[in-house]
Amino acid sequence: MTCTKAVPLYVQLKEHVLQNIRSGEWRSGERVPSEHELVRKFKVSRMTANRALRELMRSGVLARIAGVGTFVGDLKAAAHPLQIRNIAQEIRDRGHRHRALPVTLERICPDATVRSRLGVAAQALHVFHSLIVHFENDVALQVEDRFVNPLIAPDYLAADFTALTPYEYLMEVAPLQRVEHVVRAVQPDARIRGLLKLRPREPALLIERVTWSRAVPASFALLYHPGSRFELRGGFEA
Amino acid sequence: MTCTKAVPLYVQLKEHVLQNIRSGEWRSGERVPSEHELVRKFKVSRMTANRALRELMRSGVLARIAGVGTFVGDLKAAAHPLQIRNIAQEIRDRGHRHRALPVTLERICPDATVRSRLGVAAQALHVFHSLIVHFENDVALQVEDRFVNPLIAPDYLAADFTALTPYEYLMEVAPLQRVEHVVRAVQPDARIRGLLKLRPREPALLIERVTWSRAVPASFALLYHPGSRFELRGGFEA
DNA sequence: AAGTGGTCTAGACCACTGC
DNA sequence: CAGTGGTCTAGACCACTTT
Repeated sequence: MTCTKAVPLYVQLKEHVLQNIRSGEWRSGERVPSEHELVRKFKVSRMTANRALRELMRSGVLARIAGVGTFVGDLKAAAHPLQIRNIAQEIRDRGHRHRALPVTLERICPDATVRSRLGVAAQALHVFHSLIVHFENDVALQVEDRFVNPLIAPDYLAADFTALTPYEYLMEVAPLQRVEHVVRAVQPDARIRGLLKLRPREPALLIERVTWSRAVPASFALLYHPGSRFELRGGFEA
Repeated sequence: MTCTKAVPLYVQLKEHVLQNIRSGEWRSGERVPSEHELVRKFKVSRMTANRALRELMRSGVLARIAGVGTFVGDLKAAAHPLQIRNIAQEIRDRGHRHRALPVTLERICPDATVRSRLGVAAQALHVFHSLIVHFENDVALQVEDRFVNPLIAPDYLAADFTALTPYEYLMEVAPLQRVEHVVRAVQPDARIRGLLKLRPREPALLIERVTWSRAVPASFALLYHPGSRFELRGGFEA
């Protein structure tokens, strides 16, 4: 029994295939059920089965050959190349000291950009806004400019962000269901440059991240990192 | 022979939309015809129109809002780090023209950095080196500075990289088994800046990528992208 | 001949937005 | 309310590969 989700059938089919691949049941190069087999087994129309397999092919999970069949692709979809990280945990994992400096914690009227990212309608009067600098051994490593949907975290302004990162706080009050991020190289404005103590021409790595909870955007964050002291790592195994 | 392939209807619809965007007829943010309008105009079924618009949305060309309409998206170049797709395919999926300009193709003695990334011992006398500029509609989008293990691709220097990207070439000669990448924001040197036509203070997004084949590092690539025209997108669902 | 994927149709119901 | 996109069905024809 699912909680009033109404998950589309083709998504359920994709999940079924992914589960069998993740569990190791279907290995790389092996054949997966044909469209007709999925139709019989799950009582769906062929168009629905076709869409599920076609989208998994476009994602690189499956390979299809007309007249032959559908096969598990070379790269197992196990790893996320850009992982969701908690900056504080990241720093502590390196054996270093993390410190958070809250600069701003307020309720604001969102501009058009924030509204569109959070998917809040124009009648939404306010969202929460926090700006926090994260230090690794007293060297600034991240400026976290975050906007939070008050429907998801109504008590956000009362939290103590010297003890808990916004990420940790949000993970407690709302289950994380979906993440989208965009990574760019930018020259930030003077304020961010000052907080990060950037050298004159030093660029910043900007991660824009939207997290979703219960099918609703919960938070929109702009994460600025000094180009000379920060990198994102990722990888895949076949 | 010029393949007299029957172009699928949904591909024709995608081309029609892309043509109108390319020509400037439909600008960023403007509304495009609804599915029903396409059905009437082109005498196709709604599923066919739906597929065309849906795939263009997945490529980032269009943005759709249920109950409102379909709109031309931001034309910023985006890559999906989840799939290791090559730059040429990314560009073609956006309906744009890809062109590769090989600048350098040579055999070199690797320096310490390249040796360590490729895991070749000091006695390795040489590796292959290529430097290629990739253009999207004649605008430079990537400088690909690549070092290749000659044990994996002994005929690398003989390939025609105006017709095939190094990625595509390597995928043919060696099965991809593992990928590692590091993403950074940098101020590249004058040579790279010139090739990418970067503005004075514009930073670059650098992806360092090592690919492995048969438990051996096959290739080490430095991929430079203009900060103002390129972004990495990613995400996952729980 | 049987099975596969690639494409396409002509309907349908739903939730949502704007008027 | 009419319009939009999101999903789904139960058929269909085709080109192709394998047996």
